[in-house]
Amino acid sequence: MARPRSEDKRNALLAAAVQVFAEDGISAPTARIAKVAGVAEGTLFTYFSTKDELLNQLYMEIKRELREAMLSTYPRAADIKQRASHVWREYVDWGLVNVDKRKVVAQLAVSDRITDDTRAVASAGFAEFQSMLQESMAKGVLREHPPAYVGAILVAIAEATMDFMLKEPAAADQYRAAGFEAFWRAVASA
Amino acid sequence: MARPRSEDKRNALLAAAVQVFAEDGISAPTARIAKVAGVAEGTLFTYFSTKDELLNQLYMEIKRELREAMLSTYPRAADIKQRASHVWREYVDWGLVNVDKRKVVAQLAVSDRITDDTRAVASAGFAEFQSMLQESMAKGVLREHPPAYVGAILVAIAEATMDFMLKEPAAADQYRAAGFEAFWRAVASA
Amino acid sequence: MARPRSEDKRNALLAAAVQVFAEDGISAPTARIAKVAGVAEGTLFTYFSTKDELLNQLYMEIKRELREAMLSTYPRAADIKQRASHVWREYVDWGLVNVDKRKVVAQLAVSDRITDDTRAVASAGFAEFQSMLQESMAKGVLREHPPAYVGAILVAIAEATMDFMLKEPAAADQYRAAGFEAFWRAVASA
Amino acid sequence: MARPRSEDKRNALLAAAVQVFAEDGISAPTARIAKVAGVAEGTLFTYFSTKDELLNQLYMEIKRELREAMLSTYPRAADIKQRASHVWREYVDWGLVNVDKRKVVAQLAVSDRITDDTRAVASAGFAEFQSMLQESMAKGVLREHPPAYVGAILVAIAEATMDFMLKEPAAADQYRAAGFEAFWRAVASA
DNA sequence: AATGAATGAGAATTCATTCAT
DNA sequence: AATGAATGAATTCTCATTCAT
Repeated sequence: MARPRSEDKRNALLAAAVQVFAEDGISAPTARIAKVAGVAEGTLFTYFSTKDELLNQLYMEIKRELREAMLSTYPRAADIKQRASHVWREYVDWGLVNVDKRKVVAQLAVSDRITDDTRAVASAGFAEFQSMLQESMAKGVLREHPPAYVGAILVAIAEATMDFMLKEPAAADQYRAAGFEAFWRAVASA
Repeated sequence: MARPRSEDKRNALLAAAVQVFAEDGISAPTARIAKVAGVAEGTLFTYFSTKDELLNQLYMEIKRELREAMLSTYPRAADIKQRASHVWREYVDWGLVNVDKRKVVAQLAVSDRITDDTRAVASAGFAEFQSMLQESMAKGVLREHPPAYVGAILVAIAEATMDFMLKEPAAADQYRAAGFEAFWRAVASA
Repeated sequence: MARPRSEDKRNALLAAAVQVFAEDGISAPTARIAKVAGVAEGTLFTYFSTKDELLNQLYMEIKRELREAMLSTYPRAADIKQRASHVWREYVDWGLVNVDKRKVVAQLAVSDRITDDTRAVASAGFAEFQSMLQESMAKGVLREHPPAYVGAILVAIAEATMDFMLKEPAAADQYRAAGFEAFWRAVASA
Repeated sequence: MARPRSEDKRNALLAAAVQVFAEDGISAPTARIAKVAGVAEGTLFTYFSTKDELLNQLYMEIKRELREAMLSTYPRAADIKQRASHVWREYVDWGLVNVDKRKVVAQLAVSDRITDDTRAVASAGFAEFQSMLQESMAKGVLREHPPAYVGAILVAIAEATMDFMLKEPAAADQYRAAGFEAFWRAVASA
């Protein structure tokens, strides 16, 4: 395992990977990524020992960034619906701004090149949100189901919602609001 | 006349593609598919001119089959919630039985090798279900949103639900029921 | 060796071969030829056992046709320069009319798929012209050289001449005349 | 800096291409060329992006070499016939020594894989010789024709002559001398 | 550590030829 | 005999990874 000297170069490679994978799918050649990052083909391999390593790191990195975004302004003291609404909004807005990253994660998520370990690490970061959601479900239909399931439903509805927001930007605000209402009724209603 | 092109062989190739792609991802080599289908490497190309063509045909075929499954016992006369429930159940159960096909569609859906045309044809088959769903939304939070959005939410929640049903088979029935309730509250509640 | 039933089909295949090879070179697939000829892919092989066989037959056929053209109106009784001039003109004009055949022969001639046997048979047909040429050389610089050499020079100059006639059609007549004069001086002058 | 691209390797590949193409025609596989050149199959493609590129480069290279040979000892000050004779001799002798290259150029010249650009570049190198030839024609039958035509006739007669020199090596000297005389009478006689 | 040339195992086609109909 | 699907060896080119500089 190499001890990369420059954090900048690593970031440049990850950013280039996002761009290239978004354009051409995760089967795009590493050489293209290196070129976009402005480094030599071989250099990529001192930062990521294999392409699969790059794929896995990239997956974790993007998930981490998403969590960061959701966390940055998280109103820990607010009431439950407000907190849920905050998470919803941060998630959806992050997805709209980071179209490429979202596209790439979608491909990585269904790829068998992402290991179970990576998936575990990536989802661990969202535990806090899930336990929050659990609270909200106390009286809902899903009260007996694991928090991860509610989290999955939030993500599922949010992803569907983003697709429509992107397709009809003029109605984006309505979609965002209606999507959250739908989610909230789904999981929290008495 | 020479040997006629065989529908059986075409089906064998599609079935082999499902198996191989489920195992190794859609980047698996065509040679493997031909071998599993029991035909020569070149034969695949008399049925599908390119690998992309195979991918697109496969996508449409699986979607068609799913629709077939949802349609076969569709209770046109039943009340709305029953019809929605029927669709839900057929969809979810099809996904549980056809694990490989579901896995492959998931990859195809995010791949840019599937053309817009193919996507259009594939989703056209579900128009009927969507208009049915629209009825159910008449009084819900989504009443002003397009039926396709409600369809997307159904699919989204169903997919999340299937994942948990497969992870915890013992609780499968509860998940299926709770998932539908969640969906119904999300879209139909007053 | 097959006993083809229809001479027509054989000719159609040879004509199609000329067209296809002229367009795409002699590496063009046999399937294309069959299609242009209006027969099935496999049928080609009842008329020509292999592609090489087709190539060789085609070479001989075209050479035969060229000889035919040169022979049809050959003025056996005329004086030597007139006979040589006749040969020249027939050759050059045949080449201008049969652009495709000329192009194909050019490729076949340098291909190692044409056997020595085929070459021998093809050139045998031109013996008469060569012995005629020999007469014309009696007093020329080439008087001690084999008639085949003079024949080769005629062909060489004629081919160069045709290229320019095709490039500058307006000057075609001058080229044809000047070319022959050049040839005649080359071989026949005292 | 990494290993620099090696001119030696490029030359080895071109030399190997000559050998392999002379043996088996220009349809010989690139893998054979790489092997003969002593490099990996993929390496060929770092020097020539496609097989067609190799073909075109090879064509230009051989033509350049031929011109070089004709130029190296070109007696600019000598009288016209001597200069023409020099060109003739250099050309013919180059062809006799470089049998393989001559064979390969013959195939390349009639192949449609050689682009018009390549042909233009390759023939540009011979402009000087052609303008020299033009002088020699001042009083000949071809005086009104373009110098390229005279050049083409020289080449045509020379090629025919080489064939006979190779077939009858014992008479090579006579052929070379007679061939030039024939050419000279063809184009320069009053 | 950085570079990019070198490597060689694939991968998707292609195509002459065979053979069931 | 005619048809065209079936065959599978062969071909060009790609690309992750290694390694000389």
